[in-house]
Amino acid sequence: MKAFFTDKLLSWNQLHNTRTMPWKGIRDPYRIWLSEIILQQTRVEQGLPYYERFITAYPTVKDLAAAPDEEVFRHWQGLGYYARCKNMLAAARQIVSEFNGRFPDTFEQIQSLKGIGPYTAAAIASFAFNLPHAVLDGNVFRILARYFGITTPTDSTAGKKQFAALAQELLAPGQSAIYNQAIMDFGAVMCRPQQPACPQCPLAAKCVALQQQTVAQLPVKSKKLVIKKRYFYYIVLEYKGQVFIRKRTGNDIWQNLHEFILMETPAPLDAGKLESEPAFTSLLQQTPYTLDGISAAFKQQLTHQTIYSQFILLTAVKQPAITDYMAVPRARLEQYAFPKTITDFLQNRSLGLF
DNA sequence: AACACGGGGTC
DNA sequence: GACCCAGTGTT
Repeated sequence: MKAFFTDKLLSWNQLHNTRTMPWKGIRDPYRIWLSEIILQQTRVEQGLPYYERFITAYPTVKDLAAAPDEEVFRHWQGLGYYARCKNMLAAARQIVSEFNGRFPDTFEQIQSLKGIGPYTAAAIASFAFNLPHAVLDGNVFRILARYFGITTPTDSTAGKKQFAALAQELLAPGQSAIYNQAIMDFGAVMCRPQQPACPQCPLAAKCVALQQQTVAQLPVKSKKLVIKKRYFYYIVLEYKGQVFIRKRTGNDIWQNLHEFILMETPAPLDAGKLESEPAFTSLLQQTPYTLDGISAAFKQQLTHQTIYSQFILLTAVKQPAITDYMAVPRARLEQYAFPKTITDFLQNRSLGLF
């Protein structure tokens, strides 16, 4: 599984990666360092002009170390996270004073510089010196969380440790620079936060999240209340004046309340295409029906979840073979408890809205 | 372990 | 409006 991952990633990089950036492939630790500081929590497109400006103004680390603070901050203006600028300047002067103007070439020494943490140290160590340190940035967290189906929060201590160890295991021996560059490019181009290119992904065959349909839910971050979105499609199936419902049980919301035939999907569905969904057809197998209508979308906000519901009105042509649900006369529905979403729906329907 | 730190792009 | 971006330093 791990060899597959690394092999596919490297071959994708070789065959399909067309991403170019001024600092890519170079060995000059000063330029690599500068690019990495600028790119912390910053998009490449946003940082690019700043990188060009800094390289032009300060071609070497000695130039930067000798520059007046105000001038350097002026160059940084508009980029944000200004502590980066302050630390960068301090590091430049550290390099001059402690390392005689020569960029340090061990991981520990690199990380001892101000503004350089584990990520930036690994990036410089690998790109400039091909040292075997795997980078762990937002891209790597996302790719590994999805590919291995890891739900450990990436912003927890345990998560950082777990992902760091895994990233290190996956690092291609002797190819640290190329591998680290490849995995970050892959995250930016293929395994994007939104709308990842799963159909074209060379890792798709073994991607746990893709198989489990949890790609959009990964990676998990613990900070802030994560409000999960869920998409319910309720099939209001009627036959001879009776409606199929069941009582909700189990470890989930709305325990002991009733509901119609539920089809939950991991993502919103085009209700018009519902009849071609495998889950829908398998649910209604051998139940001839007529489609009477589809309701508008209902939204309900719970503490930790947002529930989006839509109701599909069907009339069975013959006795349906639906298990786990009971047939209740429409007039008796008022004897059962339903979640607000469903009572809203029933209210609307009684008003003739559907 | 939790929080502050910026501006911009995307959906 | 929420999320995220080639994270790090401070409390």
